[in-house]
Amino acid sequence: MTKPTESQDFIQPSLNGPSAKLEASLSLAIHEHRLLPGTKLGEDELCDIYSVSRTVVRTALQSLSHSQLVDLKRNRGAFVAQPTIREAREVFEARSLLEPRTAYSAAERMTDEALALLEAHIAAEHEALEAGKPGKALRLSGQFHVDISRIADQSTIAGFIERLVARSSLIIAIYWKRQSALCEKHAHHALVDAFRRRDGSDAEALMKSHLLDILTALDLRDISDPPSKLRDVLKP
Amino acid sequence: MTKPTESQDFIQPSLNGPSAKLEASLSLAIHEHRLLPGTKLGEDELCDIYSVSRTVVRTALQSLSHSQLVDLKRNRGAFVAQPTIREAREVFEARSLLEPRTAYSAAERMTDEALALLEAHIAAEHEALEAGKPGKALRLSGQFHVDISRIADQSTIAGFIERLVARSSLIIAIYWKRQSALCEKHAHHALVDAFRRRDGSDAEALMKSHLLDILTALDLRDISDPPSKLRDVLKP
DNA sequence: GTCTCTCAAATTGTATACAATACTGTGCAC
DNA sequence: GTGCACAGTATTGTATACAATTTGAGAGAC
Repeated sequence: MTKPTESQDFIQPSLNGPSAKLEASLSLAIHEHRLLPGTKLGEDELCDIYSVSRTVVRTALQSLSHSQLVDLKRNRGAFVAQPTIREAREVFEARSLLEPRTAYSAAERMTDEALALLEAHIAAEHEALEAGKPGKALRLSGQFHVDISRIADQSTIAGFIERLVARSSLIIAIYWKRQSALCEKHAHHALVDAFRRRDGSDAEALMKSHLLDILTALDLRDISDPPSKLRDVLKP
Repeated sequence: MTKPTESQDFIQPSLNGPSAKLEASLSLAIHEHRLLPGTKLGEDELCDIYSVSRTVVRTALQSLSHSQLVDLKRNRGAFVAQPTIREAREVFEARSLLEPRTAYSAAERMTDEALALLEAHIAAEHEALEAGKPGKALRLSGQFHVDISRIADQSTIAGFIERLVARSSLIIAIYWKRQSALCEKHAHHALVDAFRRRDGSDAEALMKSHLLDILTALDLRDISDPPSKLRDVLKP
């Protein structure tokens, strides 16, 4: 079984080397909402900040583009991605298709070690919150989901979930409407409890409702059409 | 609704430009089994063949690596990917999780136009077979699945399916054990029939059994463990 | 004949230079 | 005052040069 560890890179870097390091650093910043959607990532600026050549920057940006964290616009540059409302809905639909099943599998495959790691994970999340690091807490919150998918030991689906969680981070940055911390904290505890009991059905149901809960915290109302003409609006 | 057309690139190229062209060309060759798993893709050789600089080649190879069609091995080069037996199982498991649901959605969203395109697609597939182009038929066979996912109009999941179909092409190149053409030909007809009737449940069930049929045509037997020691085997 | 070591060539990783495109500010016309 | 055109600069796309790593062949030792 693949052991989830916090030291594991959040998004699998392309390969070792300076570009992988840069990619990991940018990925982390995006996940922690230090880099917000729409932010322009200029090549020369990144070269300056990280003291690497443009070659390295471009490789990292391309890789981030494939992770869908960054949009590359030809001849215009790279920008932290901005998922639309439609995409937000799709992402959570895909998550609700994949993750409950994955939670079920994880419960069936659960070991004491994996359980301890999930628990340590939740503790780290709370710690980050108390230390006034909401960005880190947010990232860890998403990582919890990725860890579950890795425990389920189906790497293809885990890869998809990883991608969906990454995309979710961007969606949350744009559309989150709650004041409180991201994932309702009892939800992760309840999941771990189901895992402790190796109760797949319970885990599946909990994951489903947990995802629904996240979805309801997003403001995905259709933006109403702008008025056709100012005259129409402003006319007495 | 996104209209599936055969002229659409099989794998979404990174962006326009020479690297995107090269990527599409290599992707096509891989899908048509003209480039087989394990094949080394040397940078200079590709530069020669396609008359582009190494920059373009490297960009295309990186993108193909993200599509999981190519493995980049640091300091060693790029190789057409070779999925393991385990990965093969995972890919089809993921497909059986996603595609039946997608077929259901496609049936519900079916239009006469989309239906005509699917029918044209099957015709092109048969045509390729009769013209003695099994590689093209194979590619079109996989593309049929991608087209269905696009009709379902959930682009996030369609993206995943596209990736799974790409990976399947490699798996089939390695593990296919049937003599005949790839997808049993009646299966696609039956699916189109269900779509014509807008019968989601039937489409879902047919897709499920179709995928199971493909899976059974793959030789995914565990390779038996090699003997621990030659002495153990050879001792009289 | 086989194995090991060395060296040169091949290949990949990366930096830098040049080419192409987009952006912004200024000046001019209305 | 506003809008448009142009020029200069910034930025991205791509080619090429240089650096680092790998591979394979040949020679020598056993």
